[in-house]
Amino acid sequence: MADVLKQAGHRLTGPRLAVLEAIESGDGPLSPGEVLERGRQTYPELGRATVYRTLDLLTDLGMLRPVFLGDGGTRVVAVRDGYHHLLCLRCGAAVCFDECVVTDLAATLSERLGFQVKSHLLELFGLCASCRTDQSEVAR
Amino acid sequence: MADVLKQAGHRLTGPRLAVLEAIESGDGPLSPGEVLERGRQTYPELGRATVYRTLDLLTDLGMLRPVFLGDGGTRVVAVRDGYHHLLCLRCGAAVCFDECVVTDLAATLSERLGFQVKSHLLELFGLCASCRTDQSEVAR
DNA sequence: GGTATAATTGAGACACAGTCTCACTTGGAC
DNA sequence: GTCCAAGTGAGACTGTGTCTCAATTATACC
Repeated sequence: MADVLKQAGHRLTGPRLAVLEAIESGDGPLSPGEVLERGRQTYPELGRATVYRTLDLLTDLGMLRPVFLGDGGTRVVAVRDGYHHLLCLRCGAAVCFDECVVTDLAATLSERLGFQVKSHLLELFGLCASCRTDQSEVAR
Repeated sequence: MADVLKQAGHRLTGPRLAVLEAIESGDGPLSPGEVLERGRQTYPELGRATVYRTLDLLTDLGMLRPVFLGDGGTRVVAVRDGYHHLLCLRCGAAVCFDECVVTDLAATLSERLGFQVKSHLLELFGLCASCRTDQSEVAR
C-alpha cells in the first residue's frame, strides 16, 4: 500500500504509515475515530485532520472504500479481495465477495434510461454465521 | 402514507403531516435539513427533533429508505416504485428502477458463507441523461 | 552530508448533523 | 368534555468532519 502512495507522487510519512498500519491491522470496516485511535498506538502525535486527509487520499487512490453500516456512521475498508461486502448488523464484521451482478444491470439501465453509470455500491446486511448461532440462543 | 401511520397505531399530527408532505413534494432524496425547511412552509413551528423522530418512524415502517450520495450526507427517499436507485452525482436526481439482481446472489452467498441476508443496498452512481448532455458542453 | 522547498503536519477553532431531556401540548378514546 | 399517553419544540449537548495557519519534514538536488 505504501508503494502505491509513493508511486502516485505522495510522500511517505510517519503519520501516513501509522494510518496504513491501522487499516491493515483492522479486520473489518473502521471509522475514522478508530483509525485515529489505532494509529496513535504507532504514532502518538497523529492528528485527527491528518487521519481524514489520509483516508481521503487513499480513497481517491482506490485503496479504500467507504461503507455504510446501519448506524449511520461512515466507515472505511481496504479494497482487497473484492468490491462488495456482506456486513453483519450485530458484530460489524465485513465479508468480501467477488461476484458482481451489477455490471450487466448497469449496461441495461444505461441503455434504457440514458444514465451513465460511473460506480456502484452494493452492500448486503444481515447476520454472519457466528451471530446467527448466538441469536438463536439469546432471544432478543 | 398517512393511513399507514395510523394503521400502525401512531397519531396523525400536524408536524407529521408536514413531514409527509415535504417528502412527497420532493422529487428526489432529501436531507433531514431539507425536510425541516420544506416542512416549515406547511407547519412553521416544526422542530428539528420532530423531523428526525418522524423520519426514523417512517423508515421503521418501511415508507422511507436512507440513501448515500457521494457527499457523505444522509438522505432519505420515499419507497414507491422500487427499492433501488440511480443517483446522479451532479444534480442529485434519483431514478428508481425495479430490477433486483440481488435476490439470487443473496441466496448463493447465504448458502456458501452461512450469512443470513436481511436487507441490501444497491445504488448506482453516475450522470443522468440531462447532466451527460451538459457535461459534454461544459468541460470540467 | 548539507540545503532548499514544497508537501505535509498537528492544534485548535469552527460548522453542522444528530441526540437527548424536559416541560408543555394535543389527538383521540372514553 | 375529560383524561392521559403519545407527541412536541426549545435548547443544551455530543461527536464528526472541515479549515486555517504556523511549524515540521521528506526528498530532490548539489
